[in-house]
Amino acid sequence: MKIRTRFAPSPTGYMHLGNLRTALYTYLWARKNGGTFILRIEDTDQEREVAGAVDAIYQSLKIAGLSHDEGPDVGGEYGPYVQSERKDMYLPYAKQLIEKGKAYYCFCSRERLDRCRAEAEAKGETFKYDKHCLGLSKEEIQKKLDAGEPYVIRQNVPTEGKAGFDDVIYGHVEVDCSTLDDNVLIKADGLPTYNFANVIDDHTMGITHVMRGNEYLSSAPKYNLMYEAFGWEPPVYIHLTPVMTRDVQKDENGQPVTGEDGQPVEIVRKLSKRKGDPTFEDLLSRGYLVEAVINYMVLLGWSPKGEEEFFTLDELEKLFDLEGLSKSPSIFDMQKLNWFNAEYIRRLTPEKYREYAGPWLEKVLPEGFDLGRLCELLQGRTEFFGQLPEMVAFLAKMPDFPNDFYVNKKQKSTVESARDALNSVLPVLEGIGDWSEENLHDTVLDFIAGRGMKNGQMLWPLRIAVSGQMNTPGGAFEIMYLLGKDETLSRLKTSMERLG
RNA sequence: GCCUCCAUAGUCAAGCGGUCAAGACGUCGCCCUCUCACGGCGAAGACUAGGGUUCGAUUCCCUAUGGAGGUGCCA
Repeated sequence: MKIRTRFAPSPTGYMHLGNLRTALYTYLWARKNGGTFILRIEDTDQEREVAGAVDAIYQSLKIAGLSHDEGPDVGGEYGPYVQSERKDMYLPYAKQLIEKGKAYYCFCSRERLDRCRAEAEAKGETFKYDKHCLGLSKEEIQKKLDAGEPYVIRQNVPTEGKAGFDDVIYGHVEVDCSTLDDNVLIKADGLPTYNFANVIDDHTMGITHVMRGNEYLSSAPKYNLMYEAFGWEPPVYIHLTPVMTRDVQKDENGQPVTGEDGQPVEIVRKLSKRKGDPTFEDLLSRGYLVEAVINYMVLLGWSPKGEEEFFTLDELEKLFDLEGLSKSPSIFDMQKLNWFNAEYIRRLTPEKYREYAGPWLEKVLPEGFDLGRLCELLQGRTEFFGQLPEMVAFLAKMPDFPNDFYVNKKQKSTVESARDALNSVLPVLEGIGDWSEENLHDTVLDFIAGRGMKNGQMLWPLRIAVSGQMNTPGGAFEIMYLLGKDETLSRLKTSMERLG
């Protein structure tokens, strides 16, 4: 049997990382088996429509390299692939269910439902629809229908017995039907709910493996009841854990909640754009590499067989398996992503690095810098490109700095020794004609050797004096070279004046 | 509250009845070094608790605890 998987996001306008990971796993499983990867847009909630959101999904999938074989934009034999365009397909199926006694019309008003919900809550019970409309006679129903009364169609879940399903990761999951509510299948606006649409669409699109977030774990038994009612074979279910983050708990006003000990209450919650967590797009715009993000995300919730942890998409398409999928939620770790990204950046060719870094550097540096050399210095120190402007800001403008920067015990540098060192080296630098890095290096080292100094005693203060920073991407020679002779000497003199 | 699922270091995780309980990120120390970073070497750090089952439990079962998800005419 040919495997068909689907990624079915609702169009929110961005791709959050949990979704990206779901898409990735779904894609990989299809590719691994030579199957078909389908994109379906779940847009049945008209109140939540976001303009341009569907295009954003195409974009993100494309950038991520997860190409779909069927979908709204590429077509396919099982279309349409947008749920709102399949609007008319659902009602007939719902009517089939009604004929089988597995669903029924419901004319209850929202007010009545709200009231029931409130009552249940007051009694500390879980709200369940009371099947009020199940008792309506055929004639009553027809009368209301003819009169144009608004209605929904509800699933008729048995009041006793068990319902369950099998999941590749979780095994057999079973619940008492008595705990299940009669969900709405068709809404008053005629559109299906997710609860119904996923069943109809997955079946009619021939989906063999359903991979989705595990927020559906508790409703899956109800879906299986429908598959049974239709006499359809349910798909293989693979419920994926959510991607979490650690945060402090906030109240309605966004203020941190403190516990009895006065400390902020730590919670683990799902990654959420609204709460400030990065989306896939955010990461890219901060200068993360697609490959690195993919590599990190695939390992968050899945582990390969061997020890290797660097993978290209191509490799993953062969390697990915279901056994490695994890059962418990995993926390998104920015530090490890940073490490992956830095690692991928280091492996870039110098040309590629320059291509990525260029725009970030040009934003803050005036013309005339040797960007090629600068990039060489930066490549091994870049975690993500967005940090570059800050890293090189000192090259564009000399920062203010306190004189105690000169003090370094290990280099045997003090304010006094720094003053001496700088005074002595200034004429040497002034006399240099060939301001190349190599010549700077040789000349100054010769001079240091001649004076019998320790390298650090000269080089430490020199680097501070021209950079104004304790830490710099590169040493004194590299920085002086990059700044050029005029700027170096001018910075040096200013720093010396401040040293007195 | 009720229902479902989950539980190995700060994080990702291997393990699937007998292991000195992998590996990676992070942390710390040392080396390299004019700083940072890279690189090299090394260290600390975990089976939530209590009961069973078993010759033997991290591994199987139960209970508790903790966490997550569900409890929408959202998906």
